[in-house]
Amino acid sequence: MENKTPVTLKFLAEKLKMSVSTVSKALNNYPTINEYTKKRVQEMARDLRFTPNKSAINLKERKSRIIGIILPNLLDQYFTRSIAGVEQFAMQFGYNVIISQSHDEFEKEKQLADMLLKSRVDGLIIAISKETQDFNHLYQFEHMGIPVVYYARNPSFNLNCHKVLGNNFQGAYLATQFLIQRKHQKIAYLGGPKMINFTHDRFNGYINALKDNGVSFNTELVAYTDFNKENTIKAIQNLFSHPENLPTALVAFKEPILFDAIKYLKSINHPNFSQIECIGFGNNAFISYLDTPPVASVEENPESVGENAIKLLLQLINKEIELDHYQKIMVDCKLVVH
Amino acid sequence: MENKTPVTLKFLAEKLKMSVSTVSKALNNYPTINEYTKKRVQEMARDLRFTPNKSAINLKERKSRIIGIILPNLLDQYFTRSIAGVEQFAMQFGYNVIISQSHDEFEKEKQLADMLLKSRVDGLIIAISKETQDFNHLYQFEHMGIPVVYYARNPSFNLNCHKVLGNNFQGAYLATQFLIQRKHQKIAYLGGPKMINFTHDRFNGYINALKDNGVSFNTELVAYTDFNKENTIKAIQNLFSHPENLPTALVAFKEPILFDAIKYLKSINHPNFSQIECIGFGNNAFISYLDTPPVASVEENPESVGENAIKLLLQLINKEIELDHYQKIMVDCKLVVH
DNA sequence: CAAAATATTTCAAACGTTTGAAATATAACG
DNA sequence: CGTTATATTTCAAACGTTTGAAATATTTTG
Repeated sequence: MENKTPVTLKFLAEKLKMSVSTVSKALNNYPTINEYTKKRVQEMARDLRFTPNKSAINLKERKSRIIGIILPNLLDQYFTRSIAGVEQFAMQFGYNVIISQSHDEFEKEKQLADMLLKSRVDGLIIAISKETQDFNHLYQFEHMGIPVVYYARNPSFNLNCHKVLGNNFQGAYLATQFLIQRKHQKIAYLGGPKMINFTHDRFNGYINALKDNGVSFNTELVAYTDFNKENTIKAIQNLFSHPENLPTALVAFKEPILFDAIKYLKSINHPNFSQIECIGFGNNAFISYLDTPPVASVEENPESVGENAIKLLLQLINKEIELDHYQKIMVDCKLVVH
Repeated sequence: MENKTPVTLKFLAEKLKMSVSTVSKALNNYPTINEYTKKRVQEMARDLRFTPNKSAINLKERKSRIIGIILPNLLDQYFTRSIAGVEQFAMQFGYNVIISQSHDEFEKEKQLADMLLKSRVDGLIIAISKETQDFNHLYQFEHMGIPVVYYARNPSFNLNCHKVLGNNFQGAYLATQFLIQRKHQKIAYLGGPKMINFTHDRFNGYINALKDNGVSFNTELVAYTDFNKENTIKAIQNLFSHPENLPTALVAFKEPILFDAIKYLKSINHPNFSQIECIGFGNNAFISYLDTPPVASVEENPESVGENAIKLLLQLINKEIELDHYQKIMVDCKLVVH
C-alpha cells in the first residue's frame, strides 16, 4: 500500500547490479545490448511495475506530449462530439489532451491560454469564444513555436492561421435549397451572433441558394439573435410582423435556438404553424423527442472537424507541415431529413 | 516567429550576468534576494516572456500537477455538468485536468487508466463503466500511492474506496413521495441497468417512500431497461400490461429514457396518457422544449458531485486525509417541478 | 597467442528547475 | 580600522531519463 522508494531506472540498475544506461537501453531495445541482459531487465521492470517518469522524458525531449483544447463549453453537443474525434487520434499517437471551457468569455479564454502555455502544451486546438477580437494570447503560442489550430469558429478578421471549419456556406445552401424544392418561396433566415463569423457564411449560403433557384430575396425575412431566448423570440416576432412577407419556412443557425423559435410560434397559436417548415444546424440527438420536429437538420459532422483538426495539429507538431504554411480545411455538411 | 534559444533561467541569468539560483530565487520572491535585483529579474522575465518549464518543476517536485478523469461519455449532461465543478477548482489550485471517455466499456477504461498511470497523474477521479467488475487497473493507483476518488457511480461490491455519490435513495424517495402527494396510488418504477449500482438505491428509495406513505407495493409496477430504446419500450409495454395494476405515474431512472417512454405512450395513444405523471432523474436542459414534459425532475446536482470529488481528491493529494481513511460523501438531490 | 575486430557495458553530460549550504559583499560597531 | 553581524549571491547536488563517446570484455583471425 505504501509507496516507498519509487521504481526508477536507478533503482532497477542497483537491483540488477548494472548501470543506469544499460537498463535504459535494454528497455528501449537498443541493438547493442545483449539479448540475455535485455530479458533480465525487462522482466525485472515488469515485476517491479516500472513506469518511466514522463516529466523526466518530457524534460529531456523538450516536449510535453500534451495537447490543449479550448472550447466555449461542453454543454453544446457540437463540441462534445468534436472531442471524440480529437481524443482517439491523439491518444493513438501518445498524446494527452487537456480540455478546458472558456464559457464563451474572452477573459476566461485568455486565462486558459496562459495556463496551457505554462503547461508547455505541444499544440493547441481552439474554438474561440464569441467575444474574442484580440488574439495576442494566441499569438504567444506561435511566437514560441507551438502550433495552433483554430477550429469550428473562424476568427473574425482575415487572420493568417491554420483553420478547420465546417462548410457553413454549403450547409446553409443545402438547407435553403431543400426548402425551395419543397415549394417554399418565403424562407426566413434566423442568424446567430454577428460576432461569430459563420453567421455570415451561412447567410451567404442562404442568399446564394435563393439566387441560384430564382427565389427573390427580401430583407424582411432576415433576423438575428444570440443564445438568449428572449432575443430569439423578439427576432421571431420581427420575422412574422410583415403581412405581405410571412415566412413559410425557416433556416436557423443553431438547433436549440430553433427549438425556442418553434416553441414560441406554437405557444402563440400561429395560424399557419403546421405548414411552417424549419431546418436548423446541429442534428441534435434530442430531436426525436420533439412533437413538432424540424423537417430536417444540417448535420455538421463535428467528429470529422475534430479529427481533421488533430490530424493537422499533429502534422504541424511533427513538422510535416511548415508552421507558417497556413492550411484551411473545410468539412462539408450533410442534410438529414427527419 | 522562430523559436531560437528557449527562454530558461539560464538564459535570463546570462543576460543579467548573475547566477541561475539568484534568478530562480528572485522569481520566487525569496526574502534573501535584494529588492532591486528582484525588480530587474522580474522585468527581464516579463519582457522575454519567460515561462517556467513545468516538466522540470514536476520532475523536481515529483508531481505532475495533473488530475485524470475517466467518465463514461461526454454526451450525457450529467457528466459534462460534473466536469464544470472539477475543472474550476482544480485550476484554482494549479492542477490540470485530463478528461477521457470510456464509452462505458471496460476494456477502454482499463486502457485509459494505464495511460493515466503512465502520465503519472497526481490523482484520479472516475465514474466507472457499466461493465466494470474487476478493479485491478484501479488498485494499481493506490499501490503507487496515487489517490482515486470514485464518483457518480458506486462500485458494485463493497469496495473500500473513496466515494462521492448522488443520494439516489433520497432522490427516488423525493420523487415517489411527490407523486403520492399528488394522489397517485399506482406508481411505476422504471429502473436502469442492474449492473449500475444506483439502480438499487433508487429502487429502495421508491419502496421506502411507498411504505412510509402507506401505499402498497406491487411487483407488477416495476420494470428494468438500459440505455437502449427498444428495451425501454418493452419495459413500458410490460408495465402497462396488467389491467388491474395500470400505472398512473412513473418514476424513471434517467431522463432521456423517460422521454422514450413518454414518446412511446403517446405514440400508441394510450387512453389515460394525459393523466399519467412522470418524473425522471436528470433535469435535462431540453425539457422545456417538450410538449408533454415530465411533471417534475430529480435534479442530481452533478456540479456539486464533481466539486466534492475534486475537493476530496485534493485533500488526499495534500495528505490532509490519510489514503486509507476511506471517505464517503453523499450529495442530496432536489425536486424541480416543471 | 598476440593483434585486430566485434560485442557489450559504462561514463558523463544534458534537459530546466529548486534549495540548503557555502561564499562573498556590505554595513555596523567598539 | 579590524571585527562581528547582516545582507546578498553563488555553488552544487538533485529530480529521472536519454545518448554519443569512451571503456571494457569477448570473439575472431593470421
